Amino acid sequence: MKKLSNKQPRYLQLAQTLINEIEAGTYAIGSLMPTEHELCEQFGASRFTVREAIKRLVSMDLVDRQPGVGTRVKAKRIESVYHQKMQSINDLQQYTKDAELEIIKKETIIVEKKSLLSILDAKKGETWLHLEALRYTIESDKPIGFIEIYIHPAFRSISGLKGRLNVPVFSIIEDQFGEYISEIRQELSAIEMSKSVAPLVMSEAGAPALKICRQYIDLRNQVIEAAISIHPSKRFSYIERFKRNLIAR
Amino acid sequence: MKKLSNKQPRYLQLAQTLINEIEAGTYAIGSLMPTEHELCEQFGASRFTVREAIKRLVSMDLVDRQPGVGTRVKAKRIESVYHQKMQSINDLQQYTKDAELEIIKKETIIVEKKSLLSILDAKKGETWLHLEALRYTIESDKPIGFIEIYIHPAFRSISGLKGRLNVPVFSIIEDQFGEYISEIRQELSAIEMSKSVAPLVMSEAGAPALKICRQYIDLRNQVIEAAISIHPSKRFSYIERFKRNLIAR
DNA sequence: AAGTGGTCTAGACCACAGG
DNA sequence: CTGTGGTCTAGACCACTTC
Repeated sequence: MKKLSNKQPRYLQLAQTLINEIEAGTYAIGSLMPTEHELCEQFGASRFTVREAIKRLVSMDLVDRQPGVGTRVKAKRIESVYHQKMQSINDLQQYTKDAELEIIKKETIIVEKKSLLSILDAKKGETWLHLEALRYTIESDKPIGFIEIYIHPAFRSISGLKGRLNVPVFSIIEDQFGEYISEIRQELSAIEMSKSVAPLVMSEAGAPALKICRQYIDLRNQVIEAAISIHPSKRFSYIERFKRNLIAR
Repeated sequence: MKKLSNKQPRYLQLAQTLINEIEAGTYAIGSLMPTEHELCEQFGASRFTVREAIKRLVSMDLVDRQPGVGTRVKAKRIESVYHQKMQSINDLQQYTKDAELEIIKKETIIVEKKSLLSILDAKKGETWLHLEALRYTIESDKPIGFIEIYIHPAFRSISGLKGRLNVPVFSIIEDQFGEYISEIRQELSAIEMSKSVAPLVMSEAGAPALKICRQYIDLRNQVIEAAISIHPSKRFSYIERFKRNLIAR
């Protein structure tokens, strides 16, 4: 019973069989697959083997499982799942180890502007902490970016935000308040350097710049920090890698 | 023996214990952790439970496992692992379903320019297929981007690249040649719209634009396709979400 | 009450790394 | 050769959903 086939473990063969069946439409989308017990019987395998196989389907987003209910087919085809992994949070702000954030302004503001309200997911009149900062690296004398940071009212008493920092602001929030960031959203776009920002980063108004707008979101799905950074075109680029999720392992 | 604590399953408690110990330096980086058998004894748990716990450490990149050797500590602190998942490949080129690629030029070229050689990871003199295309969406009458695509000599006989496409070029390569993309690298930066590209996308030279340079890499680590796209500033932005890898489940 | 998936036990055999 | 992690079995109890 062990070596029906070459080298692949039993649960991978079984996973592939189930994938094929789902693709072939044996189990309709939205319907329940056979239960673990049934699969054990059908394939003459133990529950361990069957569960290892189904785990693969789950990680490929082909099925959903629910205790007391069963295994429901979500999708028919294997959607290619690439993923990007960051070795550390600093990868996000790629100017890594040798980069520093210099705070140049710190104040509380009452948010009113519509565009800001939507970024912060806030209601008119909330009082957020607002920082302005410049990002420096060791190599370059000019700053590589100008950054505006907004911090949720609940954390506006945060301390330690002054002078030069070499840790991300949101990790300071995590440390001081025991908050936990569960998600980051970001949007990258090209803009013209504005008149007000240009002199701060020693660039010229109208020159192209990369704008990155980030939202830091906690477990309760609240924006607890947002950052808008503006990078002169030749001083900064954003690099990332995606690896495809292979079925084996 | 079952309910020593509240609700968390035993393997998660055990995982947390091991994480704490690694952080505290109980097991030095590079050294071997106790074997599964030892951990079973230490914690009075079965191998299943111990293995489930260690799986968590592996997925957090804290340890490496090697059959016949053991479990080796890789890192001391929990490097925050965020990851971005794409439901489909089309997420990468976010102009999803309703976007089309119009091929406007197709030719073979001999690569010579240094900048191109490094993007393609090619040697001087190789003959690649070169495409020029425009990206359209339904909503906008103007194109949202101009794209140059380079395809590795091995696949330059590819067919079907003409007119308007609504599938990514690299998936056509995968289909026709049985190749498999395992990794995608991309770099985003802001540039000035050049004189040659501006009229193609109905924009103006000197205006800010988002440049995305992508490399599609196969299992043997070869670049099999590269694409450079240029998007006028207000017509396109690049959005992504990262979720933190939580320990529980 | 019956059945589901989630957790857990106590065994087993295997391929492989190391002395 | 011994010991490791990888795979696999045949059981078990639980919380939960569904009827």
